[in-house]
Amino acid sequence: MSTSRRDHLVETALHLFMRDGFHATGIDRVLKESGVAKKTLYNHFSSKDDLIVAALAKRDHDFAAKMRTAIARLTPQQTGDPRMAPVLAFFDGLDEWFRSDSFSGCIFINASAEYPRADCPIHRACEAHKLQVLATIEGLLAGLELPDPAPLARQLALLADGAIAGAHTGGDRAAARHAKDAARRLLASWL
Amino acid sequence: MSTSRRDHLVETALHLFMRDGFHATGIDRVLKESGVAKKTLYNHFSSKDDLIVAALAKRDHDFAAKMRTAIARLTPQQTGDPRMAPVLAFFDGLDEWFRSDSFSGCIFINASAEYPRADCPIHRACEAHKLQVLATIEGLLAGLELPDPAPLARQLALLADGAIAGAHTGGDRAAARHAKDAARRLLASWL
DNA sequence: TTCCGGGTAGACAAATCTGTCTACTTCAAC
DNA sequence: GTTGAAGTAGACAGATTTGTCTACCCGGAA
Repeated sequence: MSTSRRDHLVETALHLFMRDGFHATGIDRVLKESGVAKKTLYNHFSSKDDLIVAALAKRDHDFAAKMRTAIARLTPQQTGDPRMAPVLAFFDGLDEWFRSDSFSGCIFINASAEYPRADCPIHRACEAHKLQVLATIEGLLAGLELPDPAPLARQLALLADGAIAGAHTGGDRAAARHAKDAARRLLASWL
Repeated sequence: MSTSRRDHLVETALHLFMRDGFHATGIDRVLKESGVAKKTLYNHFSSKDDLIVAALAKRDHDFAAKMRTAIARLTPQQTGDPRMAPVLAFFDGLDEWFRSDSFSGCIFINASAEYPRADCPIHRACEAHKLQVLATIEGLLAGLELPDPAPLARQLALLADGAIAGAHTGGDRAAARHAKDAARRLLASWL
Protein backbone atom coordinates (compact mmCIF):
# COMPACT_ATOMS: atom_id res chain seq x y z
CA MET A 1 0.00 0.00 0.00
CA SER A 2 1.24 3.44 -0.90
CA THR A 3 -0.06 5.37 2.11
CA SER A 4 1.28 2.75 4.48
CA ARG A 5 4.77 3.21 3.08
CA ARG A 6 4.51 6.93 3.41
CA ASP A 7 3.10 6.75 6.93
CA HIS A 8 5.79 4.34 8.01
CA LEU A 9 8.41 6.74 6.71
CA VAL A 10 6.93 9.68 8.57
CA GLU A 11 6.64 7.66 11.77
CA THR A 12 10.24 6.52 11.65
CA ALA A 13 11.50 9.98 10.77
CA LEU A 14 9.50 11.54 13.59
CA HIS A 15 10.95 9.09 16.10
CA LEU A 16 14.52 9.76 15.00
CA PHE A 17 14.05 13.52 14.80
CA MET A 18 12.67 13.56 18.33
CA ARG A 19 15.44 11.40 19.69
CA ASP A 20 18.48 12.80 17.87
CA GLY A 21 17.48 16.10 16.29
CA PHE A 22 17.06 17.11 12.68
CA HIS A 23 20.50 17.87 11.31
CA ALA A 24 21.91 14.94 13.24
CA THR A 25 19.47 12.54 11.57
CA GLY A 26 20.47 11.80 8.00
CA ILE A 27 18.12 10.63 5.29
CA ASP A 28 20.06 7.38 5.03
CA ARG A 29 19.40 6.68 8.68
CA VAL A 30 15.67 7.11 8.23
CA LEU A 31 15.78 4.78 5.23
CA LYS A 32 17.80 2.11 7.00
CA GLU A 33 15.61 2.24 10.10
CA SER A 34 12.38 2.09 8.13
CA GLY A 35 13.55 -0.35 5.47
CA VAL A 36 12.30 1.88 2.70
CA ALA A 37 14.15 2.64 -0.51
CA LYS A 38 15.51 6.09 -1.16
CA LYS A 39 13.55 6.47 -4.35
CA THR A 40 10.31 5.82 -2.48
CA LEU A 41 11.11 8.62 -0.09
CA TYR A 42 11.75 11.10 -2.84
CA ASN A 43 8.65 9.86 -4.58
CA HIS A 44 6.54 10.98 -1.61
CA PHE A 45 8.56 13.99 -0.45
CA SER A 46 10.36 16.59 -2.49
CA SER A 47 13.14 17.08 0.05
CA LYS A 48 14.24 16.38 3.58
CA ASP A 49 12.63 19.63 4.71
CA ASP A 50 9.38 18.38 3.23
CA LEU A 51 9.68 15.18 5.25
CA ILE A 52 10.38 17.24 8.36
CA VAL A 53 7.24 19.29 7.83
CA ALA A 54 5.23 16.09 7.42
CA ALA A 55 6.72 14.67 10.61
CA LEU A 56 5.85 17.85 12.49
CA ALA A 57 2.30 17.71 11.17
CA LYS A 58 1.98 14.15 12.45
CA ARG A 59 3.37 15.15 15.81
CA ASP A 60 0.96 18.06 16.01
CA HIS A 61 -1.91 15.68 15.33
CA ASP A 62 -0.70 13.00 17.77
CA PHE A 63 0.00 15.55 20.48
CA ALA A 64 -3.48 17.01 20.27
CA ALA A 65 -4.98 13.55 20.64
CA LYS A 66 -2.70 12.65 23.54
CA MET A 67 -3.59 15.89 25.27
CA ARG A 68 -7.31 15.24 24.95
CA THR A 69 -7.11 11.72 26.36
CA ALA A 70 -4.76 12.70 29.18
CA ILE A 71 -7.05 15.54 30.21
CA ALA A 72 -10.11 13.32 30.08
CA ARG A 73 -8.39 10.69 32.19
CA LEU A 74 -6.75 12.95 34.76
CA THR A 75 -9.42 15.57 35.30
CA PRO A 76 -11.54 13.51 37.72
CA GLN A 77 -8.53 12.99 39.99
CA GLN A 78 -8.01 16.68 40.76
CA THR A 79 -8.81 18.10 44.19
CA GLY A 80 -9.98 21.58 45.11
CA ASP A 81 -12.04 23.91 42.98
CA PRO A 82 -13.54 21.68 40.26
CA ARG A 83 -13.44 24.50 37.75
CA MET A 84 -9.64 24.31 37.83
CA ALA A 85 -9.57 20.56 37.30
CA PRO A 86 -9.04 20.41 33.53
CA VAL A 87 -6.12 22.84 33.61
CA LEU A 88 -4.49 20.99 36.49
CA ALA A 89 -5.00 17.71 34.66
CA PHE A 90 -3.16 19.22 31.71
CA PHE A 91 -0.10 19.83 33.86
CA ASP A 92 -0.33 16.30 35.26
CA GLY A 93 -0.25 15.15 31.66
CA LEU A 94 2.94 17.13 31.14
CA ASP A 95 4.38 15.48 34.23
CA GLU A 96 3.80 12.02 32.82
CA TRP A 97 5.34 13.06 29.54
CA PHE A 98 8.47 14.48 31.17
CA ARG A 99 9.00 11.28 33.14
CA SER A 100 8.72 9.02 30.14
CA ASP A 101 11.98 7.58 28.85
CA SER A 102 11.49 8.91 25.37
CA PHE A 103 11.17 12.52 26.50
CA SER A 104 13.59 14.85 24.83
CA GLY A 105 11.86 18.17 24.83
CA CYS A 106 9.24 19.66 22.56
CA ILE A 107 10.04 18.85 18.96
CA PHE A 108 8.62 22.20 17.86
CA ILE A 109 10.86 24.18 20.17
CA ASN A 110 13.71 21.99 18.97
CA ALA A 111 12.85 22.50 15.33
CA SER A 112 12.71 26.28 15.80
CA ALA A 113 16.18 26.06 17.29
CA GLU A 114 17.58 24.19 14.30
CA TYR A 115 15.70 26.26 11.72
CA PRO A 116 15.72 29.75 13.21
CA ARG A 117 14.51 31.66 10.16
CA ALA A 118 10.95 32.64 11.04
CA ASP A 119 9.77 32.55 7.42
CA CYS A 120 10.79 28.99 6.57
CA PRO A 121 8.06 26.32 6.39
CA ILE A 122 9.48 24.37 9.30
CA HIS A 123 9.47 27.31 11.65
CA ARG A 124 5.99 28.22 10.51
CA ALA A 125 4.74 24.73 11.37
CA CYS A 126 6.07 25.24 14.88
CA GLU A 127 4.26 28.53 15.24
CA ALA A 128 1.04 26.90 14.07
CA HIS A 129 1.42 24.14 16.65
CA LYS A 130 1.82 26.63 19.46
CA LEU A 131 -1.37 28.36 18.37
CA GLN A 132 -3.16 25.03 18.38
CA VAL A 133 -2.01 24.31 21.94
CA LEU A 134 -3.06 27.78 22.97
CA ALA A 135 -6.54 27.14 21.61
CA THR A 136 -6.72 23.85 23.52
CA ILE A 137 -5.77 25.60 26.75
CA GLU A 138 -8.41 28.22 26.13
CA GLY A 139 -10.88 25.37 25.82
CA LEU A 140 -9.90 24.15 29.27
CA LEU A 141 -10.88 27.52 30.68
CA ALA A 142 -14.46 27.32 29.40
CA GLY A 143 -15.92 26.43 32.80
CA LEU A 144 -14.41 29.48 34.46
CA GLU A 145 -16.72 31.93 32.70
CA LEU A 146 -14.05 34.60 32.42
CA PRO A 147 -14.86 37.72 30.43
CA ASP A 148 -11.73 37.11 28.33
CA PRO A 149 -9.86 33.83 28.81
CA ALA A 150 -7.14 34.69 26.25
CA PRO A 151 -4.57 36.37 28.50
CA LEU A 152 -4.82 33.65 31.13
CA ALA A 153 -4.49 31.01 28.44
CA ARG A 154 -1.32 32.71 27.19
CA GLN A 155 0.13 32.74 30.68
CA LEU A 156 -0.64 29.06 31.18
CA ALA A 157 0.97 28.32 27.83
CA LEU A 158 4.06 30.18 28.99
CA LEU A 159 4.16 27.98 32.06
CA ALA A 160 3.83 24.84 29.95
CA ASP A 161 6.62 25.84 27.58
CA GLY A 162 8.75 26.91 30.49
CA ALA A 163 8.21 23.55 32.11
CA ILE A 164 9.34 21.81 28.94
CA ALA A 165 12.51 23.88 28.87
CA GLY A 166 13.07 23.32 32.57
CA ALA A 167 12.67 19.57 32.16
CA HIS A 168 14.77 19.23 29.02
CA THR A 169 17.43 21.95 29.10
CA GLY A 170 17.51 22.34 32.86
CA GLY A 171 17.16 18.65 33.60
CA ASP A 172 14.51 19.34 36.22
CA ARG A 173 12.20 16.36 36.28
CA ALA A 174 9.84 18.07 38.69
CA ALA A 175 9.29 21.04 36.39
CA ALA A 176 5.69 20.10 35.64
CA ARG A 177 4.79 20.05 39.31
CA HIS A 178 6.22 23.52 39.88
CA ALA A 179 4.30 24.66 36.85
CA LYS A 180 1.12 23.06 38.19
CA ASP A 181 1.41 24.93 41.46
CA ALA A 182 2.06 28.16 39.59
CA ALA A 183 -0.96 27.46 37.39
CA ARG A 184 -3.13 27.03 40.48
CA ARG A 185 -1.97 30.39 41.77
CA LEU A 186 -2.54 32.08 38.42
CA LEU A 187 -6.03 30.63 38.15
CA ALA A 188 -6.86 31.83 41.65
CA SER A 189 -5.58 35.26 40.77
CA TRP A 190 -7.86 35.50 37.74
CA LEU A 191 -11.00 34.23 39.47
CA MET B 1 48.39 38.11 21.02
CA SER B 2 47.35 34.53 21.67
CA THR B 3 44.34 35.17 23.92
CA SER B 4 43.03 37.82 21.54
CA ARG B 5 42.98 35.30 18.70
CA ARG B 6 41.17 32.79 20.84
CA ASP B 7 38.65 35.33 22.10
CA HIS B 8 37.95 36.57 18.62
CA LEU B 9 37.29 33.02 17.53
CA VAL B 10 34.87 32.40 20.38
CA GLU B 11 33.08 35.68 19.74
CA THR B 12 32.58 34.96 16.06
CA ALA B 13 31.51 31.40 16.70
CA LEU B 14 29.02 32.53 19.34
CA HIS B 15 27.49 35.04 16.97
CA LEU B 16 27.08 32.49 14.19
CA PHE B 17 25.81 29.76 16.51
CA MET B 18 23.18 32.12 17.88
CA ARG B 19 22.09 33.28 14.46
CA ASP B 20 22.15 30.02 12.46
CA GLY B 21 22.40 27.15 14.94
CA PHE B 22 25.21 24.73 15.66
CA HIS B 23 25.03 22.02 13.04
CA ALA B 24 24.18 24.61 10.42
CA THR B 25 27.36 26.55 11.22
CA GLY B 26 30.45 24.85 9.81
CA ILE B 27 33.95 25.31 11.12
CA ASP B 28 34.98 26.78 7.79
CA ARG B 29 32.35 29.47 8.14
CA VAL B 30 33.65 30.48 11.55
CA LEU B 31 37.17 30.61 10.13
CA LYS B 32 36.21 32.68 7.12
CA GLU B 33 34.14 35.10 9.21
CA SER B 34 36.85 35.53 11.81
CA GLY B 35 39.82 35.51 9.45
CA VAL B 36 41.63 32.94 11.56
CA ALA B 37 43.52 29.94 10.22
CA LYS B 38 42.18 26.47 10.79
CA LYS B 39 45.33 25.33 12.52
CA THR B 40 44.96 28.15 15.05
CA LEU B 41 41.47 26.97 15.90
CA TYR B 42 42.60 23.41 16.50
CA ASN B 43 45.53 24.73 18.45
CA HIS B 44 43.14 26.31 20.95
CA PHE B 45 40.27 23.82 20.80
CA SER B 46 40.37 20.07 20.49
CA SER B 47 37.18 19.86 18.44
CA LYS B 48 34.13 21.76 17.29
CA ASP B 49 32.28 20.59 20.40
CA ASP B 50 35.02 22.11 22.48
CA LEU B 51 34.56 25.42 20.69
CA ILE B 52 30.82 25.20 21.29
CA VAL B 53 31.35 24.70 25.00
CA ALA B 54 33.65 27.71 25.07
CA ALA B 55 31.09 29.80 23.20
CA LEU B 56 28.38 28.75 25.66
CA ALA B 57 30.63 29.67 28.57
CA LYS B 58 31.13 33.13 27.10
CA ARG B 59 27.42 33.53 26.55
CA ASP B 60 26.73 32.46 30.12
CA HIS B 61 29.16 35.10 31.35
CA ASP B 62 27.85 37.83 29.05
CA PHE B 63 24.24 37.05 29.84
CA ALA B 64 24.83 37.30 33.58
CA ALA B 65 26.44 40.71 33.11
CA LYS B 66 23.65 41.92 30.82
CA MET B 67 21.05 40.74 33.33
CA ARG B 68 22.71 42.62 36.16
CA THR B 69 22.94 45.90 34.27
CA ALA B 70 19.40 45.63 32.88
CA ILE B 71 18.00 44.99 36.35
CA ALA B 72 19.97 47.88 37.83
CA ARG B 73 18.75 50.21 35.09
CA LEU B 74 15.09 49.14 34.95
CA THR B 75 14.33 48.57 38.64
CA PRO B 76 13.75 52.26 39.50
CA GLN B 77 11.11 52.54 36.75
CA GLN B 78 8.75 49.96 38.23
CA THR B 79 5.46 50.97 39.80
CA GLY B 80 3.56 49.33 42.63
CA ASP B 81 5.01 47.36 45.51
CA PRO B 82 8.73 48.27 45.50
CA ARG B 83 9.65 44.79 46.74
CA MET B 84 8.54 43.41 43.40
CA ALA B 85 10.55 45.94 41.40
CA PRO B 86 13.70 43.89 40.71
CA VAL B 87 11.74 40.90 39.45
CA LEU B 88 9.56 43.04 37.21
CA ALA B 89 12.66 44.79 35.89
CA PHE B 90 14.02 41.38 34.96
CA PHE B 91 11.01 40.74 32.74
CA ASP B 92 11.36 44.18 31.18
CA GLY B 93 14.90 43.18 30.37
CA LEU B 94 13.56 40.09 28.62
CA ASP B 95 11.18 42.28 26.70
CA GLU B 96 14.03 44.40 25.36
CA TRP B 97 15.94 41.29 24.41
CA PHE B 98 13.01 39.78 22.53
CA ARG B 99 12.52 42.94 20.52
CA SER B 100 16.12 43.21 19.47
CA ASP B 101 16.87 42.28 15.88
CA SER B 102 19.45 39.71 16.83
CA PHE B 103 17.05 37.70 19.00
CA SER B 104 16.78 34.09 18.01
CA GLY B 105 15.90 32.32 21.21
CA CYS B 106 17.98 31.15 24.14
CA ILE B 107 21.17 29.59 22.87
CA PHE B 108 21.12 27.10 25.74
CA ILE B 109 17.64 25.86 24.93
CA ASN B 110 18.75 25.70 21.30
CA ALA B 111 21.92 23.80 22.17
CA SER B 112 19.95 21.27 24.22
CA ALA B 113 17.75 20.77 21.19
CA GLU B 114 20.68 20.03 18.90
CA TYR B 115 22.59 17.96 21.46
CA PRO B 116 19.82 16.09 23.29
CA ARG B 117 21.98 13.60 25.17
CA ALA B 118 21.86 14.79 28.77
CA ASP B 119 25.34 13.48 29.56
CA CYS B 120 27.28 15.29 26.84
CA PRO B 121 29.38 18.34 27.82
CA ILE B 122 27.29 20.72 25.73
CA HIS B 123 24.03 19.72 27.34
CA ARG B 124 25.65 19.90 30.75
CA ALA B 125 26.78 23.48 30.08
CA CYS B 126 23.15 24.36 29.35
CA GLU B 127 22.00 22.83 32.59
CA ALA B 128 24.63 24.80 34.47
CA HIS B 129 23.49 28.03 32.86
CA LYS B 130 19.90 27.45 33.91
CA LEU B 131 21.05 26.93 37.48
CA GLN B 132 22.98 30.18 37.33
CA VAL B 133 19.91 32.06 36.13
CA LEU B 134 17.87 30.44 38.86
CA ALA B 135 20.33 31.68 41.46
CA THR B 136 20.14 35.19 40.01
CA ILE B 137 16.37 35.16 40.25
CA GLU B 138 16.56 33.97 43.81
CA GLY B 139 18.77 36.98 44.47
CA LEU B 140 16.03 39.26 43.16
CA LEU B 141 13.69 37.86 45.79
CA ALA B 142 15.92 38.84 48.69
CA GLY B 143 13.83 41.87 49.66
CA LEU B 144 10.67 39.81 50.00
CA GLU B 145 11.83 38.03 53.13
CA LEU B 146 10.16 34.79 52.20
CA PRO B 147 10.79 31.75 54.40
CA ASP B 148 11.93 29.83 51.30
CA PRO B 149 12.34 31.75 48.04
CA ALA B 150 13.37 28.65 46.06
CA PRO B 151 9.96 27.48 44.80
CA LEU B 152 8.92 30.96 43.74
CA ALA B 153 12.25 31.43 41.98
CA ARG B 154 11.66 28.18 40.07
CA GLN B 155 8.23 29.34 39.00
CA LEU B 156 9.57 32.68 37.80
CA ALA B 157 12.28 30.84 35.90
CA LEU B 158 9.59 28.75 34.23
CA LEU B 159 7.86 31.93 33.17
CA ALA B 160 11.08 33.34 31.75
CA ASP B 161 11.87 30.18 29.76
CA GLY B 162 8.30 29.98 28.60
CA ALA B 163 8.46 33.56 27.43
CA ILE B 164 11.58 32.77 25.42
CA ALA B 165 9.83 29.83 23.75
CA GLY B 166 6.73 31.91 23.15
CA ALA B 167 8.76 34.68 21.57
CA HIS B 168 10.97 32.45 19.44
CA THR B 169 9.00 29.33 18.56
CA GLY B 170 5.59 30.91 18.86
CA GLY B 171 6.59 34.22 17.32
CA ASP B 172 4.83 36.17 20.06
CA ARG B 173 6.75 39.39 20.52
CA ALA B 174 4.65 40.36 23.52
CA ALA B 175 5.54 37.17 25.42
CA ALA B 176 7.64 39.01 27.98
CA ARG B 177 4.78 41.31 28.90
CA HIS B 178 2.43 38.41 29.46
CA ALA B 179 5.11 36.81 31.58
CA LYS B 180 5.57 40.03 33.53
CA ASP B 181 1.90 40.17 34.38
CA ALA B 182 1.95 36.52 35.41
CA ALA B 183 5.02 37.19 37.55
CA ARG B 184 3.22 40.01 39.33
CA ARG B 185 0.34 37.67 40.11
CA LEU B 186 2.67 34.93 41.31
CA LEU B 187 4.54 37.34 43.54
CA ALA B 188 1.28 38.58 45.03
CA SER B 189 0.22 35.03 45.65
CA TRP B 190 3.40 34.24 47.60
CA LEU B 191 3.38 37.38 49.71
C1' DT C 1 71.86 36.85 14.20
C1' DT C 2 69.42 32.99 15.30
C1' DC C 3 65.79 30.57 16.96
C1' DC C 4 61.27 29.44 17.97
C1' DG C 5 56.46 30.00 19.24
C1' DG C 6 52.48 31.01 17.10
C1' DG C 7 50.28 32.58 13.34
C1' DT C 8 48.59 32.05 7.94
C1' DA C 9 47.19 29.53 3.77
C1' DG C 10 45.40 25.85 2.13
C1' DA C 11 45.87 20.97 0.38
C1' DC C 12 44.24 16.72 1.78
C1' DA C 13 41.85 12.56 3.82
C1' DA C 14 37.90 10.34 5.10
C1' DA C 15 33.46 10.51 6.13
C1' DT C 16 28.84 12.09 5.38
C1' DC C 17 25.15 14.71 3.37
C1' DT C 18 21.20 15.32 -0.02
C1' DG C 19 19.29 14.17 -4.12
C1' DT C 20 19.24 11.65 -8.89
C1' DC C 21 19.24 7.84 -11.63
C1' DT C 22 19.34 3.06 -13.51
C1' DA C 23 17.97 -1.64 -13.32
C1' DC C 24 15.30 -5.01 -11.33
C1' DT C 25 11.08 -6.78 -8.82
C1' DT C 26 6.36 -7.26 -7.26
C1' DC C 27 1.70 -7.04 -7.54
C1' DA C 28 -2.77 -5.77 -8.83
C1' DA C 29 -6.04 -4.50 -12.50
C1' DC C 30 -7.66 -5.26 -16.81
C1' DG D 1 -1.13 -12.84 -19.76
C1' DT D 2 0.06 -8.18 -20.14
C1' DT D 3 0.70 -3.73 -18.65
C1' DG D 4 1.83 -0.24 -15.56
C1' DA D 5 2.33 1.77 -11.05
C1' DA D 6 5.08 1.56 -7.17
C1' DG D 7 8.69 -0.43 -4.54
C1' DT D 8 13.75 -2.23 -3.83
C1' DA D 9 18.73 -1.94 -4.11
C1' DG D 10 22.23 0.71 -4.58
C1' DA D 11 25.62 3.23 -7.56
C1' DC D 12 26.69 7.80 -8.32
C1' DA D 13 27.39 12.94 -8.35
C1' DG D 14 28.49 16.88 -6.05
C1' DA D 15 28.78 19.35 -2.17
C1' DT D 16 30.09 19.72 2.58
C1' DT D 17 31.78 18.13 7.03
C1' DT D 18 35.56 17.72 10.67
C1' DG D 19 40.12 17.29 11.52
C1' DT D 20 45.26 16.69 10.11
C1' DC D 21 49.27 18.10 8.05
C1' DT D 22 52.79 20.58 5.33
C1' DA D 23 55.00 24.78 4.10
C1' DC D 24 55.65 29.28 4.89
C1' DC D 25 55.93 33.79 7.57
C1' DC D 26 56.55 37.18 11.18
C1' DG D 27 58.21 39.15 15.37
C1' DG D 28 60.33 39.08 19.70
C1' DA D 29 63.97 37.10 22.89
C1' DA D 30 68.47 35.12 23.77
